[in-house]
Amino acid sequence: MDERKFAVLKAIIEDYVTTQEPIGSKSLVERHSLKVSPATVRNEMAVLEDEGYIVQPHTSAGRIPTDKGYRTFVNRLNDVRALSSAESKAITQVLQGAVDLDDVMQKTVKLLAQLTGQVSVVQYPTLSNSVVKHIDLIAVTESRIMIVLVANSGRLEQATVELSKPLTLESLDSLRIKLKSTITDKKFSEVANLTSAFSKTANPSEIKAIEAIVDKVNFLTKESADQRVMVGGAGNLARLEPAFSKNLLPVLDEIEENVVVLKLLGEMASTDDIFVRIGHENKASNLHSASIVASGYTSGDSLSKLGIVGPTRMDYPGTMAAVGAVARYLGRILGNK
Amino acid sequence: MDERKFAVLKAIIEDYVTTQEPIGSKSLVERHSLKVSPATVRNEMAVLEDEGYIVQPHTSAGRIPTDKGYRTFVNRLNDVRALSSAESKAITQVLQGAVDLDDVMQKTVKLLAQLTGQVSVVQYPTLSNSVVKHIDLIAVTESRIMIVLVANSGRLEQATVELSKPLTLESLDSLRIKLKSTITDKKFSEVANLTSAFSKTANPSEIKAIEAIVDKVNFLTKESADQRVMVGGAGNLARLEPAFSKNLLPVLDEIEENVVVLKLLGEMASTDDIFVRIGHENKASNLHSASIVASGYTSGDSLSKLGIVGPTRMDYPGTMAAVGAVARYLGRILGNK
DNA sequence: TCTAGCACTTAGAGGATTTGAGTGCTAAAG
DNA sequence: CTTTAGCACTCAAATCCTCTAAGTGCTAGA
Repeated sequence: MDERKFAVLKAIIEDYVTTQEPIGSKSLVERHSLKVSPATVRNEMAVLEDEGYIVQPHTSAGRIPTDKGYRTFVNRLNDVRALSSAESKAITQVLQGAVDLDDVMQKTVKLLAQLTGQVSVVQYPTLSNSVVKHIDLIAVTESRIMIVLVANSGRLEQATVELSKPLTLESLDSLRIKLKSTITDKKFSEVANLTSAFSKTANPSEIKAIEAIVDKVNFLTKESADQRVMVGGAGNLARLEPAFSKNLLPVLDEIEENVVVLKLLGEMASTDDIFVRIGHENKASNLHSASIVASGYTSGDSLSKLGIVGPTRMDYPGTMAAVGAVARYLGRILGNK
Repeated sequence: MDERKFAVLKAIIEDYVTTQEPIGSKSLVERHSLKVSPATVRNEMAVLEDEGYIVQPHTSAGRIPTDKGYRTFVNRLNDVRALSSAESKAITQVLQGAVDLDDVMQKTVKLLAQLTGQVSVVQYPTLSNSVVKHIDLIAVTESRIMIVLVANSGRLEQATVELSKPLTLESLDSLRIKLKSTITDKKFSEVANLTSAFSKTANPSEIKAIEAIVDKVNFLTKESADQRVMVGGAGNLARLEPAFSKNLLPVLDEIEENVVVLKLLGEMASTDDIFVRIGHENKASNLHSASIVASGYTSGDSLSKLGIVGPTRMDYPGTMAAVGAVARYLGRILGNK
């Protein structure tokens, strides 16, 4: 695509994103300093339409960008816009103030929602490469054992087990010690193997209880246990066009189920580039009028994802910059400080 | 108010809630088996309007209920409707499946949102009366200490402390042991007092680090630390009338900040009755077109709150039943099983 | 290759008109 | 004294019509 055509496409997209109305040749020339006449622009637009970058909602209306139009626009944005210093200052300040992992996640998700004005999603740091830093068993009541497990990434997992028959404190102690020495500093993925023989050597009356506990520990360290995400800025939905929020509704329901999002994010970003899926590029048909901007972030040695969901008509440069910046800062806060 | 007037009011409310349109005398008589003519109903309506229970958006339109109308309606609902068996079965099933406290909360909030179709809010069990069941210090890295604190209610608090100068493992061990013996089985509210002298006896080079850790422990056990809530069903916002979601928007933003809600819930339910605030009964002017239905739930010996926020035009009987049932089941799951 | 000019299209704004649901009042019936 | 039938009146919203303005494509000249 030649330079001038792209300039026209770009101008159309920029105007459409702000005004949300079809853009005509005349107003385009006025607002942007294209140094040609409306007639020329019209010719270019006709070609762009033929090639599928823009469409007319009806004859006698201006043009609006198609998914393909947005896509080529985004592809040419190789240099991601830098955030304003006020913005990046805000990011650091907010994230610095967080006290624990949950807090960091919550602040991040909110930040992202505010910066972009969209619904934001942040995945908790994955723990597949995590190492057990600490494990403890706590008898909350006689028959109710709480398991606390800390990963080197700072992530903490907990679960409670309800025992049908209580364990003696001694047995619990010995199990704790055994667990501790066996799996501390081991990778999560190895835990299940290491603990498989545990119940064999036990006193028969306690086998069931021990098995229950070990099972839970294995569950906590299983890959699937890290499937947690946090969603924020759902209030932004109300700000968006009703048409869009209606489409997005089922998605949001599912988002709260944590399932869809993980798939979504999983498909995307495997490095820490910024990935964009526009409209029909999304497989889920609910999302055909939505775009996703996502990025990976690293904390320690694990790679997780974060991003936003919004209408295709969004400010891509700005959103991409925000997502990228937040991902970068988050990695810094979590991992390497 | 006499019996027939109330019947009319009730009919108006029920119809208005489902149709969302002003209700006229004729359609009222048709749909409900009031055994009088439209003209009679009209007379009753005129009186009800005089007394402020209903209003006409304009002459020649039907009537809609006022806050006062809803209020008297709700007041007369002394017997809260029972949930259908399918519903109560769903509640138990969903909540049974939860693995830890976070999970219970998440499931609860979602359940409430689905049952009522509104935005739901659940406060974590408060810990003011909680007792420290377990405390641990974990060195995630040399200078980064994670504090893990478990309450008898099953609630777990964590925080990390960044030390400017690392502690030796021995010092950390001794601090851990000291902390453990001092505050285990003590109430959260006493912790700050008990730990105040800790740094005095310490090796001068370590005072700072120890103070930082102790401070954090105190912070975790402070009253304000239990101010956590979980919000769900924000997607339902999109389902509601745009007018309403617009009004609610600022509230939702704040809800995500956890502040407003706590106040809101705090004002309400101090027992486990079901409380309803309708429209202008809410102090916050953002909420003048919203109603809140809330209830307390007990877990162990602490009382916390949960509820929903929606438009004044909502199905009060159904919503109240749902909120009540969820509160009851949640208490059962958390506390007494 | 660009641009000026022009005839053509059409969604949406604005205005007038109609419709219909709903009311209040009066007077008769129960 | 209460209820109801009848009727004139009101007014928001639906319908219809006209007109406008933004936009287009095409042609012919620069």
